[in-house]
Amino acid sequence: MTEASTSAASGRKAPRGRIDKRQAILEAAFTVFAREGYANACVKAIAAEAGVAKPTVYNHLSDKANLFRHAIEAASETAMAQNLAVVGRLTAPGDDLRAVLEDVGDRLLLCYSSDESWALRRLIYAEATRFPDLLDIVRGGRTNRVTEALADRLARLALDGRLRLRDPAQAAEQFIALLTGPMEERSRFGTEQVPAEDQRLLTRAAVDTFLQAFGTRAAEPVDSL
Amino acid sequence: MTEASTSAASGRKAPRGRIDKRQAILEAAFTVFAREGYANACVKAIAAEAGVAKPTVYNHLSDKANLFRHAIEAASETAMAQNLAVVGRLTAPGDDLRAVLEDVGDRLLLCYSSDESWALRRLIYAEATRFPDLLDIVRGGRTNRVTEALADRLARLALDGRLRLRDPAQAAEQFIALLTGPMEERSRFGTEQVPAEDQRLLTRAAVDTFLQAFGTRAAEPVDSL
Amino acid sequence: MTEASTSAASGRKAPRGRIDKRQAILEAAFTVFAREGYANACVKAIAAEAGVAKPTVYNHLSDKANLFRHAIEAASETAMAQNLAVVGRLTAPGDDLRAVLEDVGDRLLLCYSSDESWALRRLIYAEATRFPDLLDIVRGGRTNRVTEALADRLARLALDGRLRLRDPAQAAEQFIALLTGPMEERSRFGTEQVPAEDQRLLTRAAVDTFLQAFGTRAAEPVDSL
Amino acid sequence: MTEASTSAASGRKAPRGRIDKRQAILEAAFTVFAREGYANACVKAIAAEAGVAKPTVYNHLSDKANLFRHAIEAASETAMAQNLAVVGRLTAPGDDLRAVLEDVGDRLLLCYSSDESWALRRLIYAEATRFPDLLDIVRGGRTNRVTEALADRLARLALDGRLRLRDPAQAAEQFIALLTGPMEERSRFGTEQVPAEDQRLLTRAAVDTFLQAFGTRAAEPVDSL
DNA sequence: CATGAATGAGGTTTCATTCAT
DNA sequence: AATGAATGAAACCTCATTCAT
Repeated sequence: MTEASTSAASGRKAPRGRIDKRQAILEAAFTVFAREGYANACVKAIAAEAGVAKPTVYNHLSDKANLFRHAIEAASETAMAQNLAVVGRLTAPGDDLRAVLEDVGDRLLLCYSSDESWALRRLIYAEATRFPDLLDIVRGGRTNRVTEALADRLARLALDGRLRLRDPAQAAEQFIALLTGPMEERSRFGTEQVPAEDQRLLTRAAVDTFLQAFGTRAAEPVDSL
Repeated sequence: MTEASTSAASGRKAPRGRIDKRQAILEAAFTVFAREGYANACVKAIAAEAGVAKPTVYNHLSDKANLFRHAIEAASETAMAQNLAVVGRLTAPGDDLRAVLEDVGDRLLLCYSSDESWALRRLIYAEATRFPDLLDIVRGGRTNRVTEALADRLARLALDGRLRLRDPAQAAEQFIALLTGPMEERSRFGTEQVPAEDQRLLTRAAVDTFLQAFGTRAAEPVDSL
Repeated sequence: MTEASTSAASGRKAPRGRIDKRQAILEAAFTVFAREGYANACVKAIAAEAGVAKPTVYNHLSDKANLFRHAIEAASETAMAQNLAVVGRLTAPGDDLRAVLEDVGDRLLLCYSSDESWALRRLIYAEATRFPDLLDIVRGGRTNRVTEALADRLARLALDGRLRLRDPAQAAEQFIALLTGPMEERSRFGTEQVPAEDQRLLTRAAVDTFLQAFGTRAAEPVDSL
Repeated sequence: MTEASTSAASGRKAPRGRIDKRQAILEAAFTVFAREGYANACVKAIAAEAGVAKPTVYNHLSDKANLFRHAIEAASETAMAQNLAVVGRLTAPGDDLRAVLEDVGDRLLLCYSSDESWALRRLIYAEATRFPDLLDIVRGGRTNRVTEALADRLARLALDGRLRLRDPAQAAEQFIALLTGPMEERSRFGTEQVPAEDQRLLTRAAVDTFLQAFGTRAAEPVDSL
């Protein structure tokens, strides 16, 4: 709605201030919502965190609900971009499919277990019934964009004969489930840090299982049992 | 854990009513917390739902926080019992391991996707940072009792040569992850009902993958690829 | 609507407190609304005036709007009762109709120009568009009860041959108009006190005109012209 | 509604635009104040209605209070001019005094019951205590200019022997009271429209009574009683 | 023990008003 | 002269919690 061009072309800085302030408010909002939860967070605290007066918050984002929505949206976009970038790495594996999967798995898990990511999950879970539209925003559409992207890559690997699977979407879902499911318990819902070493092991286990289910050659876990 | 003894000693009428009332309050509390979230729920609404006066709630459970804790605890116990009962069915598979796994999977998924179960998950997620002790209560200890029980069963199956796995706990984690992970998206965080048919398919897919990874004979998916 | 009997019969004073508090709140509300106007008045001030805490006001009368309505209603009832009592005096005039009319006129004007009455008028006027139902409450129904009562009395006087009029309702309206109309200017909308002497003169003038229009014998203004 | 004329008519830019803008603001202010009441009206809405920015309003009229005063003043002048014009018609009645009085009465009632006039009355009533000086502004001085003008005309009619009255000011007051008093109830304080036919009847009744009280010949209501 | 009534604290939101441009 | 943006103050209302009954 605003004009990024104005400030880009001319050197004027008026709109910059506007944009910066809105950005600051959204970031502050996410911080506070993440810390306190939606209902507990108070706009006053958000304003303070953003370094502006309360009415300024209401000027930029009409409602507490709206503020929440936009803060979630902004945070989601960042997270989504990171996830998609990671999935983008799953490509043309020279030779070592397992290594590539582990690389991608590790990085996905890293994204997944960042504080922001957990905060996002907690907020979405908490407010799923009161903000049902947020689900689509966070997932990037009616279907999870990350899963979709992953499914695309898996499909190509299947075409190349590197994987053996009928339903790439399902395989993608399962890969992510194997990867992230166990983290929920380990991190106590993101409440405690999981040592990097443990995360690595979880990834390896997930990739093991995934490859045993969908891999074409049993080149892997040499030492399995 | 509660004072069953009190009523046992004295014979008259009172304590039954006491216990019933406490029970009613806890159930009402869970209902309201599930509907509104912790911060949004107000004690007045809980008292109304339970059909008692507000101070009565405070008489039985000192705090809003305490009320929450106990309501969650009660709901957890019910859910836990159901889950454990289901896992208990995974035993001495006459011959068809796949069938038994699917049966258990279907039932677990059914528990998992009940309204109460989702409400519980949402509340736990939402308040994980503010009520960290609830995690242990819900999980039944520092380690998830359901996963543990499942691991026990898987271990015995491995001993019987029906499964090929090194780490039963990990396999149990992964089985549950394969089963429940995809449900999160499908049900939109428990917000929408997933058709029974789809749930069946998810179970089948999970069991497929699980057996391909950990099964000993390829008795299954005849039509796979 | 409330139980006056409870407190009357038994000596218990519980309900008394309730009633007294509600009454106190309504009176305080009228005082503050009269002083500040509806929009300007703040519930905090009303609570302070009533000597209770703010939530107590909300406990007894749910809304600011509701509070307003009931405060106006209570004040109206008082005023209405006084007016009707005055009109009730206009009866069976032994011989001096003029004297009786002047007596009634003086007393009506006295009611009309009390502080409460003016406050009521100002509030009704001010909020007529936002609280259209208040008009009926204040007037005592779709038609003004005071005018009606007056019309009844005038009709009987007409039947007795003491007045000559076709439409008693119209005559009543006009009597009141002649009486109160000029007061609006004189008192500057109730803002300033009109000397009792002047009020007397206004009444006399109104009765003069009324009797010249509707009187049967010209017993009156001997010195007219 | 906006100022197409500004730049078109006058050649350069300055004074025309200023005046027009001020005028637009005052009109917008009256519109909004009339709709919302003084305390409820917000300057933002007025600015929007006038099509200018909020600070512009403050540039032209320093305060909300000042804005109110000037808006009321402007509206009053219009209304006053209309009223005076109507009273001006009450002159040198060729022969039919009743017809002239009815004509004037009808027209006065028409002015009196216009939306603007009622809005003005409501605002004056509502804010009489907080803006006592407005009373003089609206009335056109310490004494009501319309009543005065009417009194002048009545005095001349009395001199001409067409009316029989001692105190023209009082007669004027009473004429207006008879005319407008009943309208208050009928229109529910200007809240509902009174049919033109009914207004006509009210005028006739007022003139009847007035002439019976102050007329010299009983030429009128042939059918009276 | 259960309850009606009361309250202190705090939350969201709006508004009149002022800078800096 | 006109405006977009910002703010201090304050209003309505709700809630968790406690007395007296």
